[in-house]
Amino acid sequence: MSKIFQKKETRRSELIPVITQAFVDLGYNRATTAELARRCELRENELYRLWDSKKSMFISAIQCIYAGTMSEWESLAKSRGNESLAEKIISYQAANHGKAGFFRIIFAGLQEVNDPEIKSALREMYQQFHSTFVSLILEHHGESDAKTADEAVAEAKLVAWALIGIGAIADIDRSINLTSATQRKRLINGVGRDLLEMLA
Amino acid sequence: MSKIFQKKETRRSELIPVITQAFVDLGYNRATTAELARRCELRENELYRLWDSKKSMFISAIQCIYAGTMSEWESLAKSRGNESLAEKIISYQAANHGKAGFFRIIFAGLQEVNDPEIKSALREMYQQFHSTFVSLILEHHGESDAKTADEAVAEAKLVAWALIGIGAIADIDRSINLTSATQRKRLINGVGRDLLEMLA
DNA sequence: ACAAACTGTAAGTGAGCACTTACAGTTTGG
DNA sequence: CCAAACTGTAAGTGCTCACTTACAGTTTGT
Repeated sequence: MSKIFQKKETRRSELIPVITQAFVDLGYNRATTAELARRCELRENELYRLWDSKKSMFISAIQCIYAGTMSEWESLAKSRGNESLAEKIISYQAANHGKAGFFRIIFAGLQEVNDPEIKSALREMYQQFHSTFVSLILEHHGESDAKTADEAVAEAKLVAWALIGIGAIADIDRSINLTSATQRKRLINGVGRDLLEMLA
Repeated sequence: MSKIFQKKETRRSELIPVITQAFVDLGYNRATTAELARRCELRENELYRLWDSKKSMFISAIQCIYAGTMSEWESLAKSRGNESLAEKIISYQAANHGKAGFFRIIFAGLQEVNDPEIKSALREMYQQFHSTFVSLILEHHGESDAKTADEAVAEAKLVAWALIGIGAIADIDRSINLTSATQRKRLINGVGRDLLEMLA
């Protein structure tokens, strides 16, 4: 009994990355259940034996994106180099912009469906992501600073949102080929680093 | 004959704001033709006598958003105050974030439909918007500067994208109630102004 | 070995959607 | 004053989508 259940979980965890990529590529509506099944190389009803609705597949995808990004950052933290982790992440994002599809899935979740469950899943992910970023920014600046801790935190919060905004626009840029890959890289690296230093 | 055609144009221009608002509120798919007709207080086939497809309604909406934003900015330019226009716009956006729905329609156009015509309409709008912003930033800094004109333009372009990114994240923030209106205001006003000064 | 649980394949179902047709009533130009 | 063009109302069409059912073949625990 428990073995069967485990097997189900195993299958789910094998398929989640495929499903996530489909949502990232296509958004919510265009990622039809038929297309998801095709990419997973099985039939629609087999998907429905693992998830009870498309919505729950999407929520799994949101969690997958979050977990994936976090584990990438953790391995960056272990990598050597005398930069702070925040700097490493900015460089990494500049080099791999949009790979994770972080923002595209947000847009999909926000605009295409108007579901309270999905909104709160997104909100939770975004807030965790943001607060991680805030810690990274504070860490980057070290303990000793002219201003009080409270002020520093408040400023870091704004900077964190701004950095997320840069990521968002870089993603938009990429998906409509607005500028070029090099310019996008300069945007993230240049403005991103300036923002990081900007605790005026 | 020409009078009839004019009348049709008049009706279109009366309805476009309504349709635009529907796309801003709901995105592309959730703004069904039935819903558009309902908001316009007429029947679906009457809409189809004015536009030949939902897609062309959407493209009209994109142009409506662009034109509306531009005319708002023009009236800001005429308003008094010793700030630069760029500063006025930032203050204005901070006060009325998301009203125009600039970003939401972008997301809708990008994710929900994958149509070359829509993508190029969006690209065009975005590029015009961006280049207007670049001029504003350069204007804000005045002619005399330590660096060459080319360098200044290159930096201004990055800053313009960054400002657009801030707007995007403020819009996301608002639509999932991530933080608060005051914090959003501080984000745009605070980081926006810092970015404006940031031609390192 | 055998029943219970799982997996694969195929075919549907009902709802919602963009878009159309038919037709009666109204306006308009000559 | 009448024909041509326009407006309003209602009903439909064909398609796609999320989700389901039916059923035959395969594992699995005991």
